[in-house]
Amino acid sequence: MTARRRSPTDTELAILRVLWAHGPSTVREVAEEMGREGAYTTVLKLLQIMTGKGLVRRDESARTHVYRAARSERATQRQLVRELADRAFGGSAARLVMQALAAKKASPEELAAIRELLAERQGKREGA
Amino acid sequence: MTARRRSPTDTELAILRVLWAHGPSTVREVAEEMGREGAYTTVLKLLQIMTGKGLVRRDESARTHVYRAARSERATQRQLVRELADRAFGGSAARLVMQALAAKKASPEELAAIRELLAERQGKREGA
DNA sequence: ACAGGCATACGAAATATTTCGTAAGGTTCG
DNA sequence: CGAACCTTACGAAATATTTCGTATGCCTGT
Repeated sequence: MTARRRSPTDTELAILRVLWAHGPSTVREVAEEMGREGAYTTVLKLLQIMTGKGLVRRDESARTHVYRAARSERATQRQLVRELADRAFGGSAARLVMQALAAKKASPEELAAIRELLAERQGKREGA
Repeated sequence: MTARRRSPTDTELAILRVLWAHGPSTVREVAEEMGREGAYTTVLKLLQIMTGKGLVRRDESARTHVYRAARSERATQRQLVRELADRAFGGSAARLVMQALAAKKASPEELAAIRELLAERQGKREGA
């Protein structure tokens, strides 16, 4: 039995966000970007742990190591959504979507984009 | 300064799901429903902690206490969605929605319901 | 009354996550 | 070279979460 894949924790996700936004980065860059320059070794330790968990990859060819996210932002987002759907919406992404639409305002442009996406999906099914 | 409101943990959410589905319940009922009858005192302890956190309310009028969720399923779902949007989607519920639609299949009926909801929302804004 | 069953309370271990201090060693520059 | 500075590594404390054992007492049936 393989260990169940756990999603990144809050702090890990905060680090991944920096790596996704900035591309491969050193410990110092990540710490600065997070506004935690005083906690340098904390960020270092977290990156080491994340390397062990396979959440990030490390380039050790230079003395100052460079880290990058192991999985894409999109793939991670999908995993998080799936997990939330399972944990709190009986596995139904559709119900999650409806709560999401209720929970936060979206701009008309965003709503239009969503409707378009839906039209495509629904069209595919009906047309098949 | 008030402590930041933390969302329920995994286990707490599992208990809340039982309470939402079954209504006010005793420890034994919750434990049975979760298939953890052998872990009776674990469930009890969790419910006690959750009472302390304000996640559940306890009716102590009978010897066997009865617990119920303090917040509605819907309100909790909204909070979880908002949190996920903030943690992983730059605060954008719309982007979360799009990933959700990509992450799990929805039935044509569900898709139709979502489109209807969207039409309402968009209509409201445009019509105002 | 008393035995057995069942309930709550709660301390403490087990586990997971986050933070920090310190050690060890490389690099740069005067 | 040697001082100042930078890096990684890593142990261990601090915190949070989950699990379990045990103490204590109420209630029921005989």
